[in-house]
Amino acid sequence: MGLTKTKEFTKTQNEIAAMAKALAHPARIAILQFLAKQKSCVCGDIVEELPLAQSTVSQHLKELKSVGLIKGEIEGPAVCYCIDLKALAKIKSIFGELFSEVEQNTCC
Amino acid sequence: MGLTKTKEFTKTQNEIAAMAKALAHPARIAILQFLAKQKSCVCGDIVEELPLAQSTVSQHLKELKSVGLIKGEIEGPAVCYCIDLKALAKIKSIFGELFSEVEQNTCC
DNA sequence: AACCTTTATCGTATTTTTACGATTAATAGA
DNA sequence: TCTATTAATCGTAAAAATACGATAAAGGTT
Repeated sequence: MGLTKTKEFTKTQNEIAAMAKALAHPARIAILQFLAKQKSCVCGDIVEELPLAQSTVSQHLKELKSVGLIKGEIEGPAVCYCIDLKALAKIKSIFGELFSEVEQNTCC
Repeated sequence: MGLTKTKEFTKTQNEIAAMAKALAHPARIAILQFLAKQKSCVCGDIVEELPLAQSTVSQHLKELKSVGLIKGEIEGPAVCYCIDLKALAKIKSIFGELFSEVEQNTCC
């Protein structure tokens, strides 16, 4: 993101931005959509689905995990990634709040 | 964003990611919130409100404009920036669709 | 134990983002 | 016209994001 003056903004503003950042790459959108529609959620299957190297997919998974959107469970040698529905609900409400706030547009 | 393999993903995935990227900085969230609650929407007032240099704010405004979230109208020597409610509605529906899609989580 | 499979991490190159000061452009007013 | 105000753009430095190959780690299997 380059240098960002995080401390100069409110907690909420930073939180919304962090959530948005997690969604700010097509590969991560693709991962979420794949996890939603697929019964399998093994990391290897995600790697096969995406046009990216294994290490790159792993990085994207890490970012989604960092905001809590997905969680990984170790299953033998593999890892099963799942969407965290609680985190999803939180994101939904955070964005919903922002959108309805912005909708009360009084200027112009 | 670094190098991104845009062409390898669907149009929708890229579109969602682009919208999210526009929201992926606290300064841009602050701008939207300011425009929502303030009667004034003159660029200079936004610059005063934010802890950033004028040129930096101008860059953030440009990014918000690039996804259509705001539009600028020249008023004499100043520019009045306003939220585009139509674009906002589109973003709302795009994110809403994604969230409800992801909510149908079948795995795990 | 030796080996294979699977995933995370490391190192690194490239590109993009963020930020600022300086300059330019455009409009209003004296 | 000259000047002041306002905002966009340019140039640039620093930091973060993206991507990949190589390596490490962790768990099964033979």
